[in-house]
Amino acid sequence: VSALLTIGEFSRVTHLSVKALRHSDDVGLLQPADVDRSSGYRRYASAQAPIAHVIRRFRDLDMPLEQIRVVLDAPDVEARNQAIIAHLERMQQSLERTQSTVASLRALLEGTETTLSVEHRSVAAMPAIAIAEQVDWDDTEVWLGAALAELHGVLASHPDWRAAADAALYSTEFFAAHSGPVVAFVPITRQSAVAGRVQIIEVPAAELALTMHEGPFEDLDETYGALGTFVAERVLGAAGPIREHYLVTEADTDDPAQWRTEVCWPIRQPFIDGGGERDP
Amino acid sequence: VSALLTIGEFSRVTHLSVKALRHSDDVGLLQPADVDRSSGYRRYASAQAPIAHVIRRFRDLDMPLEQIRVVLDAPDVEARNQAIIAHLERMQQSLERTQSTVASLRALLEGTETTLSVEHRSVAAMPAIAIAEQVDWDDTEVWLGAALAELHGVLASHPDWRAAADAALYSTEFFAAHSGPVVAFVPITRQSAVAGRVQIIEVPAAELALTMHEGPFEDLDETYGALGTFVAERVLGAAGPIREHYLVTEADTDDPAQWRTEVCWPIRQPFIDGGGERDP
DNA sequence: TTGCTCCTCACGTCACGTGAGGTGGC
DNA sequence: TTGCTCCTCACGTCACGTGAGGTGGC
Repeated sequence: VSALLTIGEFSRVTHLSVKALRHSDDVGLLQPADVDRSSGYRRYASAQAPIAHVIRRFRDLDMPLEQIRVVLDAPDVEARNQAIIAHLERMQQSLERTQSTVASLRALLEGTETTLSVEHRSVAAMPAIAIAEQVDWDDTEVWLGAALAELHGVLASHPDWRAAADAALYSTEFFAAHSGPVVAFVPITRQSAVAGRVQIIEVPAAELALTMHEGPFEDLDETYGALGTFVAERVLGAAGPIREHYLVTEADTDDPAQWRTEVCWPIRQPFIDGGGERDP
Repeated sequence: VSALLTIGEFSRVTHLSVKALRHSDDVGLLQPADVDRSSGYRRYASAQAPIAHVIRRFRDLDMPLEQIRVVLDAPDVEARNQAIIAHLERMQQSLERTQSTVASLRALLEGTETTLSVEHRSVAAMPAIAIAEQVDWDDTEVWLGAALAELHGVLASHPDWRAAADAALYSTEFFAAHSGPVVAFVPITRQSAVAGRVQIIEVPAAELALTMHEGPFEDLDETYGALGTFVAERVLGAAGPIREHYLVTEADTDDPAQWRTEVCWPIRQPFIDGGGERDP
């Protein structure tokens, strides 16, 4: 015999606020067992309390209501557990990011001064196999990993067709709007059969100011800051995408401190190679 | 020689989006070195990049812009480090809550059936020293700890004046709106001198349905669910605040599984003591 | 019968994202 | 000169919280 409770009683039984309960009703996540036709009064069955307790815990974990609905509507225990595990994994990743951000922040505030060495490089146009897409900022690392893996698949049977390291072009729009065109590419020595997302492009010639980034991608902003400042102070800036060359990556070592990425800024004209001071 | 950059260039140098930079300008967190009178064009100094990098890391840690401003405006390194450490501690606590929420969620989904044993208790009015205030839901644990500590201070020199365990009254409004009157109190055997927030009250008489909650406060909703359902199914509900008696607390043991809290639901009339089935 | 509970709008929060519509600079 | 960049509104997002103004139930 499941009793009917007013919204106020149900809030005491579930520890959800009346406003939160009404909102869950509005979006269809947790609807009262009965609603009075004339007064609009909501009546909850006491048997609904366990569902509300589960909702409360997921909300404490910042799971969006929409996704809680997916979990609760899961057709079987397997699907439900899948959805829960997926959320817990995302939380775990966000936790790891948090920890490395804290480390990165500490380093930044301690302010070790580093010498920046910038090289000029004049690159000719080159053929490449490539995947070009609109990419959102927060998806970039995952997208790039998948795109490069797909390109590696094309070269799997002809490793000698590779002409240079993995690389990518990032449009100015991508930085300005945190969403925009990105091109992942691998330079090649000869034509190869391609299909699906993969296409053959010619990466345009460019004059580039280039420096080496040492460490995780998360800290790339500091290298961009140093290189961009170097270019701006010499009034060398030119239009065009920024290039990154992935020389040492996760595929080579698990220690992000060992990773090496060349960052290439488009410039108008050559300059005498040299060093500058990096800001603290 | 600090160069001036357009907002687009500055977004590449800082890895902050143009929209985010304009927002930081609007709220006064990071204002461009110069703004063109006629066109409104923002110009950032390259020397502002390191500040933007710090802002980006704090935002990655979900620090509110207002608090980032406090950190950046800190008059000295001491004050700045204080603010940073305070934020990291809050993050640490939120992390611990997350982990216990995950454990609690697992237990809930595994659904161990428990027998609920409910006792009837008729309590007479009793004098108590008390602190009564409007309390927000998320502040409750901290507020209660501080309030009870203050009450303990009053009894410090006369421990024999205590008549029963620490307790609190929670108004229905507190549950409905997640903010409302809460009374922390300690029953006493004789009058004592009080000052400040502490007052002497008479806790009213009541008929109560009572059960023991075993474990951390976070899981109180399940005990509330079982007890509230028990009361509702027997149509015993009465108006009035809910009482909690803190029998075994953090002061006694560090293991939250050992904590014991009596939860007391106001009812209209006595009933025969007995047990009910707790929902899975 | 009184006052407490419940109802539905309408608007605010926070840190931006998403257009619309228009101008400026190389 | 063209098109890319920049500008300012105005509105949307998400999960509610905060009133306002009014009705229902014990």
